Amino acid sequence: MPELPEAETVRRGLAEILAGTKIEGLEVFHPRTARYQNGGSAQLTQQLSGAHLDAVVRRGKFMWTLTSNGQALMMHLGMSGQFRPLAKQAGEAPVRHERARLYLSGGPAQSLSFIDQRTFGALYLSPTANTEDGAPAGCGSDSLLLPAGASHIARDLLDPHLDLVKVNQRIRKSKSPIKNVLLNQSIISGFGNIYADEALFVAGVHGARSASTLTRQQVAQILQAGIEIMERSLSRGGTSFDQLYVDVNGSAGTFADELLVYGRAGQACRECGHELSSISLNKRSHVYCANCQRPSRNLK
DNA sequence: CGTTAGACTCGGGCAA
DNA sequence: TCTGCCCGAGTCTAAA
Repeated sequence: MPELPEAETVRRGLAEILAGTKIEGLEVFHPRTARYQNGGSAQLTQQLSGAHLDAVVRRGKFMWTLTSNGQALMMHLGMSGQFRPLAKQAGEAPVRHERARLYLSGGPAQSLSFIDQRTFGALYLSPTANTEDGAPAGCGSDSLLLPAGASHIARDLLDPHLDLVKVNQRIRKSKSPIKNVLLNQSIISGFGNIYADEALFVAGVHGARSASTLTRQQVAQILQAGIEIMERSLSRGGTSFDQLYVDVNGSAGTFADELLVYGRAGQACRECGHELSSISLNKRSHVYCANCQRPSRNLK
């Protein structure tokens, strides 16, 4: 599922395909893909046609490119979104699950298909404003222009302008389970269910523990683990469990075989051999080792 | 304001 | 073999 490493892998591929190109046309095959767009598919098509595209930028799981009409084209993968340059001609029937298609000039690809089985992904235009901290809005460009559609998204763990000290404090102000806080994209962005579970395991912290009961050092360990795991995953193209996540070339990431807890409930802990447990937190599964991650106190 | 539950979607997996 | 229910992902919206 696309979390930060997967989104960054896609961003790098998209940057080569989109940066510096002109959108000659656009087709939207499924209205849900444009559900966040004012005026829906028709307005998205009308406003994007003829637009020139800048670099592809990412903050957390949110991606966008600045357009020559002064807005940002938001591109979110949701849980199953894929961008593929399939060299389609205008009017050609959509492939299975193809929700939208851009026609491009001035770049290496003549078309770019957005394929999204579950339709949690989205394409829409958003106005922009300079970042409040005066630093670049995200990874991929030096521009300060941050889309309104991503203004509620915190900087992510691979962002050099992230203030780790402030994030640490913010996390410890919450009484919610630490796992839920890690998934809150307005506090720290980029985590999804996979990397949150992995980081908590490495730090030896049970996900149900109230964030406010953790020490500064424990939270720092969780964040540091998140950085290292996401960097390692990124170097392997991310995590693919099924064909729902692939890069722009259709290739799967290979990090799944390095996962320590996610998807391994009932199997042996790779650290101590104890059988891994699973509980539900906020309707999301949390896999952990009851021996390495103590619910009340961290003894590791 | 912080927090939580519900809604959305659909194919794989499993139960009946 | 066929039917049908449940699960799970990320994010937005509504609500207490």
